[in-house]
Amino acid sequence: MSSKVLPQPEPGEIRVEAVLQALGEPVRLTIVRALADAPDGICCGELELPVTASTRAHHLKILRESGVISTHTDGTRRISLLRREDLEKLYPGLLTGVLSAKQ
Amino acid sequence: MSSKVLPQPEPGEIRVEAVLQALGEPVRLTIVRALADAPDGICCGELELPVTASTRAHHLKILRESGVISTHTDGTRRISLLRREDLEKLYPGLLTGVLSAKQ
DNA sequence: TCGTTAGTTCGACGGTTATCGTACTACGAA
DNA sequence: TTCGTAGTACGATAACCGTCGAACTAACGA
Repeated sequence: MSSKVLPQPEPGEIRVEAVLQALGEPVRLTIVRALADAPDGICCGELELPVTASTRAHHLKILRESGVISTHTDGTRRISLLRREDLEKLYPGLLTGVLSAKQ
Repeated sequence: MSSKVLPQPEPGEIRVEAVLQALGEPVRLTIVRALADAPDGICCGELELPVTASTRAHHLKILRESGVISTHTDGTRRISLLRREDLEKLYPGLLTGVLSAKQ
């Protein structure tokens, strides 16, 4: 069995501009909202998104490299998680505020 | 004397994607941070920003039209204010979280 | 009225980014 | 080992965005 965590920034490396920019894109915000409802993470391939698989991979990379999500492998699949604690510690209230927006 | 409020979205018209996108740009975040320290608003022409006046006007327009700031005239000057209450009501914690980021 | 000051608007330019299709890699199952 | 599935990487394209200078507007003061 091989489960690897894909490269992601340490909390100290996370920049608020990058987080806001990552969250400010509609497709990515949709992904984040879905992850917020999945405490154990989800396989993002299962999400229904109005884009192709390659575009979805692109958005997931942006989210991961900005520090918003964490992704680890599970066989051929990738499980993604919201980095709630890290973000809450860095920017208390930010994520809650974003998620409280009526869609 | 003529003091007009420049056109801005009603609270119900504010979209969280637009707010996040507005906040995710370094120059605009600098402006927002400055406004956060000025409860009575400031004349943004006085801010030291690494851009020309026309670019500054562009960023202020983005911030205003996304619902982040409110601007009213005062003679030839424009006074801008953070829309703290509106944003706090719509997205509780968001602004606080953003502003708590160490620069 | 004339100039000065604060700010906006417009058009252009260049860099960034969202999107796609295709090719590729990695893992698991038959 | 071979095939199918999940996902990534790459290159191209089109749209978007930040930036600037120049021209314009509006208000105040001399």
